[in-house]
Amino acid sequence: MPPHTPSRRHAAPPVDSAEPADAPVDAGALYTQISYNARRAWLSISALSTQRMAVHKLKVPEFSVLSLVGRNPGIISSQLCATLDTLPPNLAGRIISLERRGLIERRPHPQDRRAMSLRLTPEGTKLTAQAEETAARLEEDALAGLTLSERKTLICLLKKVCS
Amino acid sequence: MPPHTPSRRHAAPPVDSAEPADAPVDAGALYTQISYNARRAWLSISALSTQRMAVHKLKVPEFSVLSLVGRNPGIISSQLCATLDTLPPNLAGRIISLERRGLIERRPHPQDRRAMSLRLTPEGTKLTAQAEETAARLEEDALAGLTLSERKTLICLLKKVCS
DNA sequence: TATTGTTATACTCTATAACTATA
DNA sequence: TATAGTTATAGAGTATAACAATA
Repeated sequence: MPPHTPSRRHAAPPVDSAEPADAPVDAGALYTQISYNARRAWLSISALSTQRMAVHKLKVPEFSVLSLVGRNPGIISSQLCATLDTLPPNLAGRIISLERRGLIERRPHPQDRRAMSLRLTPEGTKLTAQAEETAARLEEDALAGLTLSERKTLICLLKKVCS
Repeated sequence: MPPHTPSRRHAAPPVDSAEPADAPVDAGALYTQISYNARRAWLSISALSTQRMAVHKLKVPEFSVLSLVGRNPGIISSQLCATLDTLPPNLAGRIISLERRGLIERRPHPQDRRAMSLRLTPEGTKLTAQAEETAARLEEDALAGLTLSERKTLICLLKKVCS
């Protein structure tokens, strides 16, 4: 393991006294770890997303479903699951809930009678359009500290991590 | 909202038929959104972290606590909470669990009798050292698709998102 | 036999309220 | 009055198993 933090444990000798409450915490290797930083970044973005989507009475995963169904009329659950990294049992409830609210519609799939094809209702289309504008503003605000070039780089690198 | 996806809804006319099951899903703006990509990246890393830390019978948040306590002997819970973005009630159980396993030790804080100062036991020190090696290998594997330069850039940009 | 979708269920993580002891 | 820590509890999010209907 050549790069980062070269095992500098006990750089200062371990004094047997408590930390002063105002001393900065040495997060050590944690600060340079993708796991730690990805979690904190996601928490930060997630909190903002949740807050903004609540204006439309939508949870973040619900918005994701609406956005995907809107762009892919006739899409089926298994495709949503793959795209959203969600398990079928956890998606089922969301779809039913969105259907009950009159935002999406389920029809039998013409080629595969096991599946249900999904599409937005007129009301769902309207709400999704509004929520997508919210999402665009959210994006702008969440990444306010980054230049346009940095934003593109970040998205690109995050995609590489997933693959 | 000047940059990304300039409202290209219905670029193709909405055909009233179901999606063929093998057609690629158009994730639209989702694919360029930090929220979507940060979640997927974090899920990917999180799954790997959980798997690797299980070898030491540790959960990821438990490793974070051990690592911080190891580098900051005498640290108190509120400092851990701030560093780890965790609420006090959710940290309490973890600390008690780690104490029961004989990995950390709680002593009354010399200057503040409300607080408990934390430190690793000899056994905790040994396990933490092993887990930190695991974490370093994990880092290497999770970011295998990125160059060293890209890794540094990614961490740097993630930090900017949080602030 | 494999896949789609559903129900039931459990486990983890996260969030809020209420309490104590101390600063 | 504010803070450190704890308990209890509620709510999301995520996970597995089992099942029916269809491919």
